[in-house]
Amino acid sequence: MASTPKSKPATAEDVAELAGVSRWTVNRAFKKDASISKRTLDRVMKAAARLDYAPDLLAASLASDRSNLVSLLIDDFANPHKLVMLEALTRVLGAHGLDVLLVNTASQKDTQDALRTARQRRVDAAVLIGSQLSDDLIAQAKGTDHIGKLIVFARLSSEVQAVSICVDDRSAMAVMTDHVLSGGYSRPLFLAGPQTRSAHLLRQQTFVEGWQSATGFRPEDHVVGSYDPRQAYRQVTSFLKGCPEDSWPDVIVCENDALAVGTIDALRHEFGRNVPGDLAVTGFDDTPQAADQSYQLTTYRQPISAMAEALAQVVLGQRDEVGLDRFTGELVIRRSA
Amino acid sequence: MASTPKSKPATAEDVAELAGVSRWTVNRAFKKDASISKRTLDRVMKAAARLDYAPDLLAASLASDRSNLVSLLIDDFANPHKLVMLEALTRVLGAHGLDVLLVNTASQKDTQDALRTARQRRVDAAVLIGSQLSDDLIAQAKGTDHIGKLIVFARLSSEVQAVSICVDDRSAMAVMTDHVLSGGYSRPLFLAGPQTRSAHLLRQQTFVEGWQSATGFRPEDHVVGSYDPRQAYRQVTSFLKGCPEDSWPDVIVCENDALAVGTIDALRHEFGRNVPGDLAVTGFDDTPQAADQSYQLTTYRQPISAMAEALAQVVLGQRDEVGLDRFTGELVIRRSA
DNA sequence: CCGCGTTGTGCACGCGCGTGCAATCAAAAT
DNA sequence: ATTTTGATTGCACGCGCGTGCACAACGCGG
Repeated sequence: MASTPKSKPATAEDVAELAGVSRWTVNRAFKKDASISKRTLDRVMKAAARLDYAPDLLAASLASDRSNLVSLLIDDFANPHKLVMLEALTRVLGAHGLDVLLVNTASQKDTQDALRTARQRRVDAAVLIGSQLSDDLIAQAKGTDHIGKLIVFARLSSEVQAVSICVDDRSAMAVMTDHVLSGGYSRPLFLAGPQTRSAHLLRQQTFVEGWQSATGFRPEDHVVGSYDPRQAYRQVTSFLKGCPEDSWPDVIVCENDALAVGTIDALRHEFGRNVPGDLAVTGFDDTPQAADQSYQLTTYRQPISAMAEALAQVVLGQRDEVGLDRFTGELVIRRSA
Repeated sequence: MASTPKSKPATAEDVAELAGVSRWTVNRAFKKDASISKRTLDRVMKAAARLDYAPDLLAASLASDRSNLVSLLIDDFANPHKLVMLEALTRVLGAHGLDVLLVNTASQKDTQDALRTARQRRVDAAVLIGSQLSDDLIAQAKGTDHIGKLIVFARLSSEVQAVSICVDDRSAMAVMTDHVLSGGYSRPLFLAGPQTRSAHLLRQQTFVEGWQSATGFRPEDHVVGSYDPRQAYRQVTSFLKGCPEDSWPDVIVCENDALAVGTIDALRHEFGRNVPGDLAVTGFDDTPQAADQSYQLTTYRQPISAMAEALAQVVLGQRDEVGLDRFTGELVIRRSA
């Protein structure tokens, strides 16, 4: 109310009049595949510039059934890795002309609400990046709603109805297992995240079975309720307090860096142990923090940008919607293990 | 293409027919202030449920000029505090029925592009949370575009044309200065972030002037190029390497936690110093990490949720768009200073 | 039983642009 | 010079819903 008069934005109609062409020619001038003569295109663009015109994406979406909008559903803001993903996703999708709708599905009563909103906004795709997703939910979502595409990102879903873009947990964890095995440890502990009913258990399963088949011993495991370094800190602390000294692990393989960072902090500050001096720890994701001098975490780097790129292609329909797209990252060996 | 036939979503028209009323009555049933008899409302809702109908927000926005969309422009994903902000903003805005468009303005050629897109999507407001914003840019944006509202969040802008929701840096840093003064330090260093032309210098200025007027000495300062712990680590390292041992600071007051965390790491791992044993360090923001045992950072907590709430109210027009809304947080005293 | 104030309900018109095809025009072919 | 072809341009119709107002239905007291 306090600022300039602010005339209404110009419409294609206005530009058309100024340029002496029809409205449709104006709109066509703004599509890249347009079939327009250079001369009129110039004239239109000049007029558009004068009126500060830009096509209305709402109207365009309404008319065309393509919104160039992707909604991202996240329920886990405690894991710092999410920020890395958000950066990559907004950057890559943005480069492809896709805008991102960010929805916090932790506070939303229900992920269902978020999906409904997504549908109401006619998003081209809904991307699930949460950690609390059950396959039930995904199946239900896919069945109930009329969302263009349902994609599970950075997480495997056994639900065939949804596309899933993620690393190949099995091969990744196999590499990690080999590395840990070659470290000469004898009492591993696998630290897992929230146990949803999904195939996210693959990392755990791969490690446990790999270790068992190599050594004959089945590693122990422990579960942490969320991918939150601070919660990992607390739960690891109380778990280890309940362990007799002589049955302590000598290497803790964590499902991801969030858990690993919390674990290392707990080992240091609650038990005075050194990593890797007393215990080794491994992570997964290669969060920026993992490279810090304080952690120097041996971890597995997911090719987030490439995965985001694949996501963009799926959304744009340039890539087959195979049910599953598995990526291979690389083991990053640092000092922690 | 692989899934269910997926009939087109139902429209208000369909529901109207099924319920035996007019289309307008149906749409009215979905507005909360509607003037509808309980009986028909029930009938409409029942029909809507059967058809799995939900109002189309695109069409609604197009017709009403209100999109209930807010776009967030961020150019700085290295600062972990951004994740905290994103969580709060999506949660609070979502609770008010506002959806969030997240735009990465670092990769976008230009923040201008993002603002244009925002206009094209008819967002109700564009919120700037970047760190590279110059006031020029803000002014230019406000002048050029027809964006509903332009709001600078968690950052002061001297640009009167934009609303700014942030903490009162002056009073906050005054409290911090008092705390540091009472610690008995004698050689403070202020570590500042990117020097945009904006009023973000307030923290630095407040500390420097406060210290000077209390002790007669003017503290030194040093600038870090971005709010990235890792960059802070590097720059602090090279800065201190160039300092003669006897002129080292005994307390480093950082503009925010991102810088403080990097600083502490550098002190420990590059110079083998203890914090707070050898040097004290303070931050600003109270990032989750600040509470970790590894840092125990004395910092200043911004009331992010309250600020997000204020933002929602401004967007919804329930609060005057005063040019400036200053919040007061609280000093969080931990071990680092 | 009538008039009047409340609700409730229906409707014409418009929001700005996309789709598909018909009309037009320029340039190349005969 | 006339035809043919391909590149341009124009247009009717629709996308699904909001606004503002006119009209119908309901309740009340006199």
